[in-house]
Amino acid sequence: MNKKKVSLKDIAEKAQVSTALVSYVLNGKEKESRVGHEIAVKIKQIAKELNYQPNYLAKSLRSGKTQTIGLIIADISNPFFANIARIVEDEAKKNGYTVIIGSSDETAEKSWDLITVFLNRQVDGFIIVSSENTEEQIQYLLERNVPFVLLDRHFPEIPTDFVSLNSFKAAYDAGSHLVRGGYKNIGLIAYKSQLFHMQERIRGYRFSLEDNQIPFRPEWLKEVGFNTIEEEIKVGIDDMLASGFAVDALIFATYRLAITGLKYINSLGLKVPDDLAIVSFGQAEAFDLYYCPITYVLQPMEELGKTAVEILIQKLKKPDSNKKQILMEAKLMARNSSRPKASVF
Amino acid sequence: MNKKKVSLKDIAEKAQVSTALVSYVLNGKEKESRVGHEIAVKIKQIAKELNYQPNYLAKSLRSGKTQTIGLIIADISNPFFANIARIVEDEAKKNGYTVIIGSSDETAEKSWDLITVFLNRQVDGFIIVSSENTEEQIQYLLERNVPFVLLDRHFPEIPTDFVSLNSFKAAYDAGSHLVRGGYKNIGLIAYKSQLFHMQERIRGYRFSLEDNQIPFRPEWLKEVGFNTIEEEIKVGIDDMLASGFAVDALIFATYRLAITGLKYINSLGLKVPDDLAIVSFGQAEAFDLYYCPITYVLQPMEELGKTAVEILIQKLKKPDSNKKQILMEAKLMARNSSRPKASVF
DNA sequence: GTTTTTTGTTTAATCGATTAAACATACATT
DNA sequence: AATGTATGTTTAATCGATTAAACAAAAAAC
Repeated sequence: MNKKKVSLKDIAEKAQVSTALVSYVLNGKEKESRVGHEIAVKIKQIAKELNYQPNYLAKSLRSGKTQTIGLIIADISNPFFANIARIVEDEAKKNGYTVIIGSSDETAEKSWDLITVFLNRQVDGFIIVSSENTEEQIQYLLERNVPFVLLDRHFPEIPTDFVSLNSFKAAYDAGSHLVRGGYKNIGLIAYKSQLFHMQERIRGYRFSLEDNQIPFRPEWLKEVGFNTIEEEIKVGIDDMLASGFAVDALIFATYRLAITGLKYINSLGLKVPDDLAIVSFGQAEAFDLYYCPITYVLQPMEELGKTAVEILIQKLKKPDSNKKQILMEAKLMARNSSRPKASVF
Repeated sequence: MNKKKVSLKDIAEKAQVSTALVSYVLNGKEKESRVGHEIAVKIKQIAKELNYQPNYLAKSLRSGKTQTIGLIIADISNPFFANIARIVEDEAKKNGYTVIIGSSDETAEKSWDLITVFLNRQVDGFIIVSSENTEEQIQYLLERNVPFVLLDRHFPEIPTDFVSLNSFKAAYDAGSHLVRGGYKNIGLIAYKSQLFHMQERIRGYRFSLEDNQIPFRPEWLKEVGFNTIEEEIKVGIDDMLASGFAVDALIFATYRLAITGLKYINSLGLKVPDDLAIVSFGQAEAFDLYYCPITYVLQPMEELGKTAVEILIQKLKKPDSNKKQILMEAKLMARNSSRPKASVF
């Protein structure tokens, strides 16, 4: 990068004034700082001539504000998070902020790394999709008074701002929908995770059975590890099908679980929904394209992302405002993969 | 962010030495700067105690290096770019760099915006997936001597570093594969774009026909606008099928085109591959999950992304090294959607 | 016992901007 | 004429680190 950048000083020299005046003029403070009109015009002209671009590092160092938001998600290559990232990017840009994105791979270590790196880079605040066992990280941010908003997941026992989904309700709706369609043996494949939103999905599912007088059977619930989903899903599905109470419908607690599960279901030659009805969380092109369009829980992504940014920016302006805690409602999009059983009619 | 950050000065005061010593010690320059051993130990200890984290803004302002890479892609919510972004993120992190991502939506304006914003933020270099009509932006970067590498797309007439795909060969292979399978009327749906990689895909497709003595028919080639793909693809496919030489096979030049096209093909009730064989660029879960797995052109994403980062970092170290221009080969992954016509056997 | 060298540490400029405070005129008021 | 008030501009400190150069004291050389 030669052709050295023009600085305030360069303009000042050319205009034969001090850098202070240049700074005032270029920041629109001519009035307050009562800069002479002719000089102001001259400065503006020279700035344009030299195509002056302020150095944000210097600005930030001085002001303590970088106009940068750190976004921590599980994995940018996962469409769900990529979607969110895009929404956050756009909304942040509208407000003059730039976003740095980091993928935690659902691990607490990487999440710590990212928080540290981002803090060193002086981000003004964070939007975080929390991984398991990151409570201490959240506490750390709270203690240090770093502005942040949790997105999609939150810790009910820690008082923070957050925007997430009413997972209980969403799962409850998914289960009830299947029951109404005449399905009796309904399974759930979720992640083995203590994260609240995952536990809520499980709880919602179980409540939907309970409320419909369907006794829950342990073999209907499979919790798979993040790093072993392929194998565990296979075993899990085999198990669910082999059981004395073989499932006739299956709920997937996330998009990735569904994709992996469906591949296996395809390979088994099972027909959806006749052999097995399907409902999944998260939307995706793959669901539309499937031979039998997949019923899914539509999360209000746009709203989730936008609101998170809004709350954060609000917080950056007024650090001591009240905590905003928002649970948004999902909407069940019924498609063919969970159509009512023929026998019902 | 109260609990004010600890700075070099804080450590210096506590250790009763000047900031210079602290800086030397914490940067591992004890030896060169012959700092007293006891003092060094003391400084390190205090730094740890106070959990000192250097301020990168200050560091960067001084050094002129931000250890930040600007990545400009078309859209982070597109799985293809999300994938690349993840690879770039990881590779950059390995080398101590942070990535800022921006989505251009294939427009020259947004691309300019991003370049300007990122330059103001003093990124050390760029990795760019160029949009149409951004040649002047590339020239600008060249003139200003800003290090950058083009990824996935390049301008043959501008001498830059780049890493992209041999699109001609990939498209030629796709076409030849279909011809070998007994398909005679092969269509291509591409973007209406002067971008080289797109033109190369078209050229490769046409050459594959030509080389196999299949006379090309204009109605087999549809070029659709970025912002109107839904409608144009519908019309295009209708047109191709209505033609006197109705297509029996279709190549999609990108992932997004394929997804959109397949939805429409589904809605028409066409059976793949019996009614219409399919080959597409770009891989995706949706292709695996489709009732008839889609044949696709496998791009070496990992290599593309990694190499781009490597070249850029190399360039950052040695700004005047020779331009690296790399064309990688794709691999056709034959699946059921393009299985040889029954009549062939 | 000087002079030189080595060792250890501080000083101060610098990166590029912002901004309170000081300074210098011109103009108005009494 | 003396004082007060606008108006316009500069000075210099500051943000947090880096680093060449200056300095001081101890050790080695002659």
